[in-house]
Amino acid sequence: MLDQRLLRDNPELITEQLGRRGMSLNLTGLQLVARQARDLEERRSNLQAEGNRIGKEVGLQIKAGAAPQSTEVQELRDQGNQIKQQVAVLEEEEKHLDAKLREQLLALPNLPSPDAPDGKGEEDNVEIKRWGNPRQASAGETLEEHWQIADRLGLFETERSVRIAQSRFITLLGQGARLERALINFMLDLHGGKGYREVMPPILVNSASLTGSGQLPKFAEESFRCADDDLWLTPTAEVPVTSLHRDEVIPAEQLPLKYVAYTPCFRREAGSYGRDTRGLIRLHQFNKVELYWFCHPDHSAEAHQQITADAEAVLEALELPYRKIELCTGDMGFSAARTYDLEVWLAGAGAYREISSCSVCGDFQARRSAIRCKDGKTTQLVHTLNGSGLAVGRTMAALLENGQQADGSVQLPAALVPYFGAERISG
RNA sequence: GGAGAGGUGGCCGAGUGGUCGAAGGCGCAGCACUGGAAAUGCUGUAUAGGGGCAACUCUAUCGAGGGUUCGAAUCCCUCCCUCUCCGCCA
Repeated sequence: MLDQRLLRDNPELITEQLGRRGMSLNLTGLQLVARQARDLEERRSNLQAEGNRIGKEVGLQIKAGAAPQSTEVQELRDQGNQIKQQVAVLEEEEKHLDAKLREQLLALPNLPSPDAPDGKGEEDNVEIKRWGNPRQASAGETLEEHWQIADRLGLFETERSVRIAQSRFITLLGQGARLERALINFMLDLHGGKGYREVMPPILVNSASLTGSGQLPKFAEESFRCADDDLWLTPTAEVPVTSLHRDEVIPAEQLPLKYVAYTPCFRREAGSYGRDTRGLIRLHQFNKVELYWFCHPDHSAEAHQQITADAEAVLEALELPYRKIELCTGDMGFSAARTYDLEVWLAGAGAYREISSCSVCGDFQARRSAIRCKDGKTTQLVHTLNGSGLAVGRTMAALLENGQQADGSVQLPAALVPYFGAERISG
């Protein structure tokens, strides 16, 4: 959420910066609402002050010996009642305006960082670097896609998963299930060794949590909801981990707080019909290991470089070629101020696919979630950062495609062997 | 699911209608004392919003929302949450 004061003092900055996201908005209406709300607050609190004064006066007079039923006291009572009525009217108006203001502010995305490159969409993203040697098919060789390999080796079950749930769900089996588990453990250990505290949060989250991290109110149709309760299946660990410290004031010397969370993630993937229908790339339920920082506002820029480097380290440890791109303003997510995406090479598909997204959100989520830090006397909003470290299913897809051998088996990177218990997967 | 207890400041804990944003204690910070420290003493120490250059000041907040009253932490109603016991259960 954006600062209301910014709306009052410098609305041009908001229009200008959200313009970089491709939004054209007219804030004059909202500005008017903000100003009216403030005027109303002033009038109301002045009236209340007067009411408080009268209330005290009644107490004093009675204490001083005035008869409670005397006309003087009764007159004060009448005045008090009058003020009460006026306050009630103003309060109702104010409540209405505040709700309107909040509703509209909650629907506005974060301002992009000055460092984020301008652009309209995916095509304007900026490639920062490439790592590793993408495997290409040599002459006469055909590289399979991961779902073909998995099918051949019996790593997961697609059609029976529809029986259990519906399409876009998958059942991992045998070595496939074991590999998924090995990857989760490997990633958690790797990050845990770098100062991340492991957290296993609830994966049903309430709507306040979704609002706090930015998924609500705008993206309700992207999440699964439990109709009988105020609970949703979390679309990413970012949601529960943000709310881990909701409404808290964190002593500044404890920052940064770095968490690594493994959770299943659930997304409706509305509007992606027909895309990535096979395999592990786009599922309603997938596993993800998420990195999350709460940090001092002065240090979020370095933190962003670090959290991204920590995600890259997983790819490098797994010997998976990738490229790092910076998202342009038109392609960034709702809560992000600046985002790096990591795209892993899929040898069978012959393409880079997103496997991690590392964002700095500034104080956007912290304001929605009321997470502050206290540094001596000053209390201010923290900055939050999140990054996938990594999406587990897509990691498996990359390992299968990049490690496939002529004999049909899959060679695994050395780092994974202690976790998986074998150097290769074969039928 | 059944029965009971309870939600007050960073923490403990008093407060059952009136200058209560809230005693007291702990903790923390500053100062004094000390060669230094401990102990001691004094002072200060919530959050949000509005106004003011500032000192400061106004409003709200004692789980949440509503009600009674000139006035509510205190009385009434509804809801939420926590704890204990019983039942059930991975």
